[in-house]
Amino acid sequence: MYSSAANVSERLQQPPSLAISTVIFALRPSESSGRPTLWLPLVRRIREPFRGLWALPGGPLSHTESLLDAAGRNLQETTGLVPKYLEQLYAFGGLHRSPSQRVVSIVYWALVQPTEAALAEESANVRWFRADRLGTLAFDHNEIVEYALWRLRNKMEYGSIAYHFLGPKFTLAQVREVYEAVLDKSLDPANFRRQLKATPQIEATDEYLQGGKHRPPRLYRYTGAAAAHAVPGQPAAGEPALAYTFQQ
Amino acid sequence: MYSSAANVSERLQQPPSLAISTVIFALRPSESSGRPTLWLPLVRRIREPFRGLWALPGGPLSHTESLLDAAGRNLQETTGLVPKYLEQLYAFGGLHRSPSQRVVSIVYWALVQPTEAALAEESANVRWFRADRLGTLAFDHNEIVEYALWRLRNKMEYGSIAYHFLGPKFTLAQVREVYEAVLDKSLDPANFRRQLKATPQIEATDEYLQGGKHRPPRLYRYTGAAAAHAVPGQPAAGEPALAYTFQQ
DNA sequence: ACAAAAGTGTTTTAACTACACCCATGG
DNA sequence: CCATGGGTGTAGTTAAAACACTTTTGT
Repeated sequence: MYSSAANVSERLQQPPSLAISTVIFALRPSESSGRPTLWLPLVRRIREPFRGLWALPGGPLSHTESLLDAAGRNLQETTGLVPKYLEQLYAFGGLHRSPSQRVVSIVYWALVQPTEAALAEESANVRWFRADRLGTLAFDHNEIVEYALWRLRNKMEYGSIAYHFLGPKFTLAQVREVYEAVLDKSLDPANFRRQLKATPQIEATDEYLQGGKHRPPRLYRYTGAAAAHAVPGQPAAGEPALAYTFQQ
Repeated sequence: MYSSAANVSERLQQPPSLAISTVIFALRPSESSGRPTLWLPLVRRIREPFRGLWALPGGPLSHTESLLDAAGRNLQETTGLVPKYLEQLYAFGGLHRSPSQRVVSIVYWALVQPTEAALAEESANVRWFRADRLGTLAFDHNEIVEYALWRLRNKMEYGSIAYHFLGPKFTLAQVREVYEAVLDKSLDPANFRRQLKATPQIEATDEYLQGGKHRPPRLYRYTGAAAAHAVPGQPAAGEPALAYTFQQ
């Protein structure tokens, strides 16, 4: 049934191969200003095509795991990170994304906390880059990151997404810094704090952040859209549970 | 190299197969009230699994076409429709979507005009259904339609999507009817018309719709987010060109 | 002339912006 | 006591909701 010749034509007729990739965002202090900025980890390709170039972490889809599980596992394997937020971004299936074979990539995007991001092992083949200074990446990964950035900013503008960058307790100024870093514009502290205090999911604790140079700010807690590990999160504003959130 | 035994295990180890499906929305007059309501075409399955049940139109992904092209072609083949708007919805890749084999479906959603929708051939195996009265569909297609409805309503609320349901010229009341049908609530005609007149993409023509029972309303034209056939559309509000629009 | 939809005006309400100001803490 | 970020107050602007009203057509 499988002659050698049939084998070759079979390979040409093969359906596109399926891959999973992830765009991982974290806030890290800028080297220059020290203010938080957007970073993401990339892996260096050790094989053709695009050997030596940096690329999004990813890999093939095992036939025993869902798309989300595959993205989470892959991310864990390549960077050691466990994301607090993980959602499907888009399926990229252009004909010439990879020079050798046809590849359809289902791309996820993730948010991780800076404490986790600090733990992420950096090596010769895994390195963090500022999202606005990536250089040329392998495949169509520059466009993918651009789209992920657009989605992130979009969700940020009317959403409850910012808290996934932060730990369980945070000051309102920290939330503002997240917004300022992602949207790349400064916001009025007074008005911003009023907006946050008007959202019921943000609740004040009786703790204050000590150790700063000035008046210690109050710590707050986010009580929405968080669920146990690997359990569908509470959808925000009627959104179906296709995005998943993880406790801490 | 391919013994019969290896062949069997090979099939079990096979990567998930890839399929394309499309949720097609159109407005058609309700049988009872005559007001426009949301409808979508389904195809009856003639094979197992789920033989006899209704399902979203779809099919395999040819290796010579992009995901968008595959969705457009498939839609054309099964319903004869050429959509005015076609955008990727989501990639569904749960483990048990299909009882026999693992299938990853990349689902698109489309909007078509009622004139086109009327042309769509109905047959024993293709029929239009009201979006809110579908019954039980094959696979996870009920959930997919639910998600598509959510996305449609979401995009409608802050978007320039409604016009893709309509022809090149329309009255402001017709736009309002689109909103009312999709969002399933009535809107104040006065305020709605003011909002539309404030959007620069909607431009008045000097024509009026004749033949009505009352004062003839002015016809308007939509001048945004339309491009030549098979050419990336003008992104709305900074959105990347991952959705495609087609002239008329 | 009358019904009904097209189209306009006006008042009220809510939300956001800008910015002045007070508070608490480390140095 | 002063610099600085934390935190509050308040007037001005803008957008939307509610609804009364006028206009224009077919019958």
